[in-house]
Amino acid sequence: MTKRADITIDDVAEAAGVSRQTVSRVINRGPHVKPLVRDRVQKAIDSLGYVPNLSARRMAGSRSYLILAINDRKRTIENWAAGRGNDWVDQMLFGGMTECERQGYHLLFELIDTETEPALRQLANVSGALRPDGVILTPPHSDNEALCAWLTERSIPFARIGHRVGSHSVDVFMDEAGAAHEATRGLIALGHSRIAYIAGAPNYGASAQRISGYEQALREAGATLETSMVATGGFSFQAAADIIDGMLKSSPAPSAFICDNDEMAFAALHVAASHGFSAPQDLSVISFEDTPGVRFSVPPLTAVRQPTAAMIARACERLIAISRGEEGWGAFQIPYELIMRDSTGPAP
Amino acid sequence: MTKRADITIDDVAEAAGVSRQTVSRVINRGPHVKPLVRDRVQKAIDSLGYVPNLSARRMAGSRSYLILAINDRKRTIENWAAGRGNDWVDQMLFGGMTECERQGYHLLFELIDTETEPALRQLANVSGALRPDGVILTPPHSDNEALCAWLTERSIPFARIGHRVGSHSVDVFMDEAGAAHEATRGLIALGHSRIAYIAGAPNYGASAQRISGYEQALREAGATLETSMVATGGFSFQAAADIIDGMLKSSPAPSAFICDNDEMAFAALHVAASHGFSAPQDLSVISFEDTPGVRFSVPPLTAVRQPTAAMIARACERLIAISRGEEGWGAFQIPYELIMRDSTGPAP
DNA sequence: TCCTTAATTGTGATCGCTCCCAATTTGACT
DNA sequence: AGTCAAATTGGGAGCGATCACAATTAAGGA
Repeated sequence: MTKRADITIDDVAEAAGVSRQTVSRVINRGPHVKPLVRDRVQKAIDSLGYVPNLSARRMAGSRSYLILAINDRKRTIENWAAGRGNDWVDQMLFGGMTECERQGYHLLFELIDTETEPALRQLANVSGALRPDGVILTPPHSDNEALCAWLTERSIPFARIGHRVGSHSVDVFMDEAGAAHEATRGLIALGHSRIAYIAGAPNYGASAQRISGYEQALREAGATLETSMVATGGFSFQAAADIIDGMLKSSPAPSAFICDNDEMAFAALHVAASHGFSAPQDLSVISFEDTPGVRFSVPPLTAVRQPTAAMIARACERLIAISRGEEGWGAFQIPYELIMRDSTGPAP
Repeated sequence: MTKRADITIDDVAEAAGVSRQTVSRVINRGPHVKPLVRDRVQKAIDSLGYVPNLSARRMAGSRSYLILAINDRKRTIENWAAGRGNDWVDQMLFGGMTECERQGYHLLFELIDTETEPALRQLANVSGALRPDGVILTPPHSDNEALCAWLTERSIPFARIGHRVGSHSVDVFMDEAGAAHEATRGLIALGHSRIAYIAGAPNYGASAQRISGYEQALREAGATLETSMVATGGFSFQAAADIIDGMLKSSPAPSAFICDNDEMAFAALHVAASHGFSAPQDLSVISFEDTPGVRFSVPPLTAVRQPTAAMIARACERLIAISRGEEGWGAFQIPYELIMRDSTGPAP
């Protein structure tokens, strides 16, 4: 095993015949370096294969070149443990990593608890250890004012995904109400009049927005809002199945279901089949998640595709800009996509 | 915004009335600290909310408390872009993060190219910047000797997932041949005699092992091996569909398919349906992936569940042990699971 | 041509921690 | 009690970069 000393900035400086500081300027694209010198230094960097040590940069400077993405531990672990997977995490990684890499940053992913007290402690720990240049909060943490206050107090830039009220933060969200409105309107246009909405959890912020869009579309169509058509299925197959079963037994039964996630949409298809109904002939189903599996369900699900990757990418981009001292705060709406597949059709 | 100086080890030392070094010993669970002093220091740490700065630790010491997991860029990005997702990534994160967190480490996830030359450059960059205490190589990189040599040369401990030859590395794998053998034997027991194997890619190491297990099971049953029953479907729905279509048109057609991934297994179900066959009555299908979607296909797929999370967790655990100076090298076989669902049944 | 100002380069000091080694205390055993 | 070794503490150097500022060089104008 060859012993090889690591190459430092001083090695490069010596090789290029300049001072350490000049090399640093070249690395950081700083001004005040003659083009001739810059080239010479760059050549030395390349030939020596020099890579700046992030830890040292963080120690000396104010940046860590790290973005920290935070997810809810309970929900994430449950999904993993249940074999349900976390497509959301996968999407986050896609968007976040791609953007970070583009900018010479690195994305770190961590889980913290839902309850404020342990969450705060865990955030303090990971943020204290890593000193990220920015933190991305996803639901439900993006709505946690205590966490946001903690970050604000310490001047750590943060982004809130799925939140659109923020003052001194980066808010990145999609138009949940608009998507639900469009989905509902589409079903109405297909002749559906009894459209049920199966929400995830009562405290799930996006649900409220979606339901308002759903109700608005119904109102615009002159339909009456029936509370019996809106229920909460806990994001789970079984709970949703029970509810949907009840709805299909009522009369008149709904002819269309909008579900907050794929699993509940699958439940709708499944329960409908047990009643002898099949989509899209006898009923229509739209999901609000669009995980990879929906392409292979029977029939493939029509779904609102959440722009998770794009939202995280945007969040990273803004946070990195802020860490560079540029302007970055603001609210950013990312377009969603309603993907028509075969689970929706004309009302029977 | 309150200006708050960060709490350093010296603050703790002062508060506890000891030297910096003693605090360091307490943090690192070093020996040679009186229990009484240890308690006093620990109390100071807790009350001040002190968290050691990872960058500083890395600068001064030899550890970075970072484990780097590396994935193939091309395949990963393609999956993401195609909306196919990367359940594998999700699983890696699950296993890796859980274990790292348990040990006070952090997991970093990065993508590098397939070809050796750029891969080497990218590995040098990320490893130079982050100085991880260990690197996890996943297929196909786990079979790349150039990468392994590079890491060995620099004394960076690494783990190879799905590889079982390694000398100075941590090898973590599952019994691919055994799993294929068990799956095949199961089909034979159900009366199937014409069993096709749809492999992923020609250079996909696991395929070769699985096929050998598959062939062994056939041989043990006294069946003849037909080369026409083994084909490569490129992991893709369409390519696999074409191949399977051809097989089903031949006579006698296979009555069972073992596929290297879920997507190709879905293709089998789909194509079979177009021929008027449906599983499990007319044919059986087994997949070698088990992503979350298989639970909702019709019928739900019987599949070999890859212990991805467990493999990554084990790799992290071993690498962390090594970074602590303990013994860690070796080969570790992680048990797989053959999950019976409804896509397999008696031969027609 | 000389002087002022701007553009370029270089020089410690410093970030927070662990390393190595010396100083001190404690304990065990003559 | 006295000695020697072991256990416990502390002190200073240094990791590899950036920062603030000083020193140098080049450019522009009278």
